[in-house]
Amino acid sequence: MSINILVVDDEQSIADLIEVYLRNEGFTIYKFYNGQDASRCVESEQLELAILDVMLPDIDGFTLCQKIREKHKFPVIMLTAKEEEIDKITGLTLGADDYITKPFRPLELVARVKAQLRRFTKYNSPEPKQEERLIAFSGLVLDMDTHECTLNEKKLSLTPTEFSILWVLCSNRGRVVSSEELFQEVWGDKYFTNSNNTVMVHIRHLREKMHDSAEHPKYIKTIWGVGYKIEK
Amino acid sequence: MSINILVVDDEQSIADLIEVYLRNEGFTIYKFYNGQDASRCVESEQLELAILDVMLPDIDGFTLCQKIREKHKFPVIMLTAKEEEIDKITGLTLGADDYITKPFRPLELVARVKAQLRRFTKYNSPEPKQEERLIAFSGLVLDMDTHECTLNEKKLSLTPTEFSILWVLCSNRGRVVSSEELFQEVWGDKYFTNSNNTVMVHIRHLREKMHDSAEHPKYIKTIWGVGYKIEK
DNA sequence: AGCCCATCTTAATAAAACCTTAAGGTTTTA
DNA sequence: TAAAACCTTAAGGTTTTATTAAGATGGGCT
Repeated sequence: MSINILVVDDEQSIADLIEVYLRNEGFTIYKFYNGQDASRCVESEQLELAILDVMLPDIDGFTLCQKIREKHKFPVIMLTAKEEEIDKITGLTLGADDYITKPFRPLELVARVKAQLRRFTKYNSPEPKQEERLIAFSGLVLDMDTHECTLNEKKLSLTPTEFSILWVLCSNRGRVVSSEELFQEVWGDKYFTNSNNTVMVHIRHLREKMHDSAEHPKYIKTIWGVGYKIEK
Repeated sequence: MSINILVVDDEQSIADLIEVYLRNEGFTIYKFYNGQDASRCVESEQLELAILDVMLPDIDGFTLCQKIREKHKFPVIMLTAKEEEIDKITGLTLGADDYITKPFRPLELVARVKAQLRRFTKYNSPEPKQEERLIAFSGLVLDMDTHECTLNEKKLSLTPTEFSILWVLCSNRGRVVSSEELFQEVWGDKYFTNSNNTVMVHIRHLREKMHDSAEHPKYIKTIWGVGYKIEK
């Protein structure tokens, strides 16, 4: 399924901003302007991460954070205005995993969210690798650990090969990847007999599952004579 | 190999303070009390990071920041007084990487500087500079990675051969390239059969896509008896 | 083991996109 | 004015990619 993130901030503009940016990365957002509603959401939904403002009209962020910690292990990121610096230590020791002061760059927030998700999923898998294990951008989410893929919050069931190909394309998003390169990356084979046809067939299947087409590609584009490409 | 940091603040005491602390960490500091001098420094020196005050007597920090972003990727940290908070978002979206309000604790500044440098070098270290993969000059942009070509912000869709020819012409811009040379570079063939006609046809197509003409060439000029040339 | 199922590969064919050729026209040079 | 160099055009050939379906593989299950 998709990756669910809770966002709580009484400043609507900020909550909305966060929502836009994270949704753009393909995450599913549960957004609330107060602690009560958020608290209810924590119990009803299966969450992967929470972003909490410290200052809330009803319940404050710390309390909410503690409440989450009683039952869940997913990462919590706290938001705070600069002036509240004093409380930093308190917040962190109360179980928050990261801490962002306002104002923040949206992209930095996105980066931190991904970092936490990475860290969290890594926690549950014994693989001690440093490389990226989660790719999320423009509605696409690829999770190396669970081998799951989500497109616009809808799960795609991909075969291993399909997943690998999409992974390679996505981790090189914005640049053309040739069939040869794809073949090497996915099959690890240098001596590929003339049958990069295989790659093509898998691309075809991928496009099908993504409701994409070769003529009017929304995701996987063909660059004639060069290779395939996914836009940033 | 020292790490060069630009510091700009019209309040001399602050600039000096920053200098002391950062120098103490082993950084090399380029310190200025106005935007003009700083601007000049950006062009002449190889910088790793910049700390800019928002309020400067001549050029303001945001403008300077933008100017840096046009040509450089190193991190920029903005300094501002509390009262100027309103502009925060503006400043952040204009490309700054971090934001510190005055008054600040020097050690926090040092920490942030290090954080930015870490982030920056981390992003840049895995990909060491290779050969040119992007050519951009006078309205023309050729990107080898995306295989895209843009002319005056309008995308041209070129075939592989056309792209190659234009690439060769552009990477030799300012100098005449003969058909033979073009043929060798693009086709990699030494024994090119009697007619460079093929090259000519491709040039023709290129000119067409560039809305160029042989009679009044804006881009690809014919140097009679020698070859083709693109102006710098 | 033997069968089923999902997946992968191969192969054959179709459809694009692209490249080359050649023929005739135009401009430049001597 | 003729020869040489260049330009234009379009048809036919080639290469690359897409599609499809059938055969191969291999793991899981009875």
